[in-house]
Amino acid sequence: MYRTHTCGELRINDQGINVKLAGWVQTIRKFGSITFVDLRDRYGITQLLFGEELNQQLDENPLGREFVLQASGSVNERSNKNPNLPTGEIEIQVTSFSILNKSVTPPFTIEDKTDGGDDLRMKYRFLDLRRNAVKKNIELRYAVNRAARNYLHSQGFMDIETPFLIKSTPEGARDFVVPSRMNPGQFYALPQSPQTFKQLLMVSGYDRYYQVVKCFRDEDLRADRQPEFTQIDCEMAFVEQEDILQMFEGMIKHIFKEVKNIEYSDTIERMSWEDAMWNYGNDKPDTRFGMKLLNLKKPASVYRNRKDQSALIDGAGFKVFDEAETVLAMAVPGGSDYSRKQTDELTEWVKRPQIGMKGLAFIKYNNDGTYKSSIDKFYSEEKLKAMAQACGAEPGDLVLILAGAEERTRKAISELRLEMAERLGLRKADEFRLVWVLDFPLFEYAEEDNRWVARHHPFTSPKPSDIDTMIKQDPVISDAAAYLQHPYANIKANAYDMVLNGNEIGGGSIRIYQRELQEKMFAALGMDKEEQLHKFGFLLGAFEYGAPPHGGIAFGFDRLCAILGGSESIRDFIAFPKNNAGRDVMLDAPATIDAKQLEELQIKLDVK
RNA sequence: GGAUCGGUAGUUCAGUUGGUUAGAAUGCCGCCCUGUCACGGCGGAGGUCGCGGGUUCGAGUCCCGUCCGGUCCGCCA
Repeated sequence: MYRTHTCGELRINDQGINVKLAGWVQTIRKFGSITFVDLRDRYGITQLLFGEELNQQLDENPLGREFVLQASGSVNERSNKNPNLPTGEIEIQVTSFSILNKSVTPPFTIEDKTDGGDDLRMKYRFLDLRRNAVKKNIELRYAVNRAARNYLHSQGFMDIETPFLIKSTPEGARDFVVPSRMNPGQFYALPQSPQTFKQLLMVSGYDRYYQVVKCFRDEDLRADRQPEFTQIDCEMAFVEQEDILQMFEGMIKHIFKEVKNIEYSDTIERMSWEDAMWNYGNDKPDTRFGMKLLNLKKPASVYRNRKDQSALIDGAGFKVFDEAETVLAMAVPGGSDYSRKQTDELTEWVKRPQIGMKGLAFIKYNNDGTYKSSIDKFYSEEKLKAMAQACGAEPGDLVLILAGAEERTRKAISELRLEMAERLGLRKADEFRLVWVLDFPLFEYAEEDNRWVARHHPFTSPKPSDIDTMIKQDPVISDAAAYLQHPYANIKANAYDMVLNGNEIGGGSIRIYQRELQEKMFAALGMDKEEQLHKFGFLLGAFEYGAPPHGGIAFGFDRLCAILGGSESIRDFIAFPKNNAGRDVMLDAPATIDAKQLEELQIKLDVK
């Protein structure tokens, strides 16, 4: 037997018993003729005390950091206790020990605050994972996994595995492909999601399915994006949107309770996509704080029916605003005392290429009730006041205004809103605000191809009231500029996203389950009959054999864990992540393969 | 595909307008220390300044290229 206890469990009550522990040497503190060793395992740290009688044995078998050590002895009360350790009241008076394995000196310290940089930690990830800070994240991930599974199991969902080697049907992201040796010249694709399989399972009658499953997308990475990532993938039959929203509202609340011990008692806020875009400039609004947007210009786009505040700026002769497609404003709490230097710095911030605005206008609503603005040449104090008030500004606030092309400006002010909130400390990692975003447009117009693309995916059902429009309308757009006038631009999807603190953590839809509508959808996306049958013949066929109404949702598991753990980067929550070039720096993968392997696959390389 | 920041001791970093022998902390090694837990004290070893080219009397420092890493834009139904 290697051990009788773990390094995290012995307490003062265990005083006097004989124990055997095994673990890694965290630190050695030699103190004349006695030696203290902190022994670490997954469960904690226990101090070992080597007395004078073991000195000779220690000289012959010197210890080092990260040696694997087994030690036997009795549990003693410490004379100097350490209140920072759960085991800090006791120590093991070692009577015998054995070095189970040696270690070379690790390249960085195995401590909460390591001296290692990211690159090095990834290269020696197996050491990094020993650190408490990383271990806590991996444990949190397991807790989220467990909570989700327990909830779904309690609701009658079945975990059913679906294949990883499937057919390439790139509709959105690029597929990872795998060559087939037995079928030379042919390739499998790795799934971007088990989408069609879970729909087929609904046709098969497994009316509540889930899977915690790896998905693969061959696109460029970010701090919150990996080429292989994990989804909590769910699908239900005989449901409408409301059933799904309630079921998964229940799941996320269960996860909060189990993992964070947070009772999220409010009903999750619901917001239309249009409201999200209009008020936050973004389809995944961070609702932990206000700073809603004010639209100062009559919108020409899909928001054209919204009530704007154009009267406040029209006809004032300020060219920048008069000629802009969109003018958007927001009130930053407590910003009226911003200095010239600070407003200049904000202006530079929005002019960076990533934001790409030409400038920034502002109105200071001072505490004494006066207004000071970069545009007061053009607007009376009355109008500035009206603008500030329409933004909901209080005395002491700073109103920021951006003007320019619709899409870019909306995106820019949305980024600026998050940036200001960050600076004001309003994006607290321990505060959680959920929101359902509903009623997405079904289609988006892709200018480069002059065609419609599915905003969610091509299996998403339109709102029942829009089905007729969709079936009857010809999807062809004559003139690229006129797409907004096309009826498809107004069709809403039966789709929903769950947003947590400004991050999309889950998304799904009620699916199409009739062949005719699905064919129309494919056609709308520019797929002819032949291509439809080649790519999705199996699904269209299945719809003819009694497909039930169904819908589902998939949660981004890695991202959910990161947010619950209070981190921006999902890499900390994945045991063996890849870097931003898609490389595994520990394995040094991807790598070339043998000539023999290529020959078997009948593949000739033509690498530029 | 693009932008941007970084690469100097095992590690994390500093290194001034280009100028003598490239520093600190930590880690590592040795000696001392019976109550430490960020132990302490003394001493020591440790560098192709990512790589290649260029400018210069002289390059860690300036220029060009390249590789590696971080972040972002495009992309991610």
